[in-house]
Amino acid sequence: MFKSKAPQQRSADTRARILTTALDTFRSFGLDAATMRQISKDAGVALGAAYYYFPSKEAIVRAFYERVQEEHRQRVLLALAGGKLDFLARLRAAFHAKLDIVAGDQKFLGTLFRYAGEPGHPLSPLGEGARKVRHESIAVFELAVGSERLPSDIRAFLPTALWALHMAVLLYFVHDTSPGQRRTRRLVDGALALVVRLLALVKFPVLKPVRGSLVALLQDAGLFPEPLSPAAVSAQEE
Amino acid sequence: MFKSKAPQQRSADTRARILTTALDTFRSFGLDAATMRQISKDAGVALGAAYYYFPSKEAIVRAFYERVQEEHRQRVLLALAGGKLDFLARLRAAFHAKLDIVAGDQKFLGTLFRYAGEPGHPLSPLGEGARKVRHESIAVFELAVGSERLPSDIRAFLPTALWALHMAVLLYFVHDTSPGQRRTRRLVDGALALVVRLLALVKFPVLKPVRGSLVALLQDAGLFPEPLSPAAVSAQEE
DNA sequence: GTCTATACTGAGATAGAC
DNA sequence: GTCTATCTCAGTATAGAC
Repeated sequence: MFKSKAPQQRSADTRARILTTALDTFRSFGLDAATMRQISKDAGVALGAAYYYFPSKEAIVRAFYERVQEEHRQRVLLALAGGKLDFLARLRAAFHAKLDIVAGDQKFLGTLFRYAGEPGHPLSPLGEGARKVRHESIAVFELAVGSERLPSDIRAFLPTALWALHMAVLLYFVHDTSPGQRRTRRLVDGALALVVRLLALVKFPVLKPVRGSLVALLQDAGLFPEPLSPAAVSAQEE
Repeated sequence: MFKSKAPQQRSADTRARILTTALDTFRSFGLDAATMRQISKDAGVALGAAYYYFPSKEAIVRAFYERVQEEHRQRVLLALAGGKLDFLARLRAAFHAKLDIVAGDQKFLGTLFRYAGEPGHPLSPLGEGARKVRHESIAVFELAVGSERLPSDIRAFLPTALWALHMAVLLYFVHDTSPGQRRTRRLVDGALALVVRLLALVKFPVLKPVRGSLVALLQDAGLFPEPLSPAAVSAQEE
């Protein structure tokens, strides 16, 4: 005789239910208003159960990050699959895919930036804790750049630069009160068109010295390309 | 007969003591670790007294913003006083003055960004609540630009753009672990030199169309120049 | 292993006595 | 103006039922 459901299945269900409920509540009310008590109540479990599956609220947020990141990768891969898109179209696909994913999460997304200024915090998108997911995100933009013909110095830091731009876009998105966040969409289209034009211009000899200075500046700052390990940065520090 | 000190004086003293203690504690431990209990204890008053002078912890932070802003204005005015500095030197003065002021406040400053993604929050540097102090800050960069000869479209949004750059620099500063945050200083020097070179380049006809696109993009986004009233933005929204 | 019930700690904030 | 006592409510810890 077997039980109607295996124990692990029931457990996984509970976990999933808590996560889904939590994300819904985050989306509706923001991170602070969504208390663990409210989440567990809505999920139909006791407070302790929520903490059994997620050691902290922060762990749920991390699960959200990872879910978004994986979704983004999938969508971009799908969009690029035909191989028929030009450079601009590929970049647009990457940016708009991200916006599609987070479309309903304006309020919640705002809290993504909450920890941006706290390097040590595990949820800081710029900190150590998020290095892995950040690299995965940068890798998606690298996919979008693809085999586009570009000067090697530009190619080296472009994916990270695009990731940074996309972060800025998300910040704008969070503040965008236009219906359906249409302004953010327009901003993306305008900005990416400009990026592509600038990348074309940057090949001309007139701009060579400026380009060199820019690349040197970013490298000196340790910003681009994002180092794979923290040691790479520390080593540069005087 | 008079008391040795007028009551208002004593009150002002207490207020100042609480504020100073609070800022010290914020600086040393960050915003969260600095509890109102700890602050009032260190200031030698009861918890209730702290709340008598500052309706909330947030009010103390706002007082910090205002203090930094006023200090920045003073220092930049002083630096520009002779009228002998060239464009680059003036920009450098403005940026470095800010860094001098916040030199010891890395940890605390990080929390400035905490509310950046929450438009409605009174402490969000990008939100309504900070509009006044933000404009004052932009005005300081306008002082630094001074009467430099620039195309009118560039002139219109340059102060806001410099303010945005300075915010980015502060974000970098918060993450900068190099001794004395020397890397941030180098970044500022490099970035401003580049800005000045680009502003010189931008006059050439080759770049005219790109410049036009950029300005149009920023204006469409409602970002530059920063509107004096929120109505100006809403009106643009479709 | 999964989950409930309940209690604990410490935060910001407030009320009212003095 | 200032203090003490208290409130509310967050995350957290844990004992033990199943």
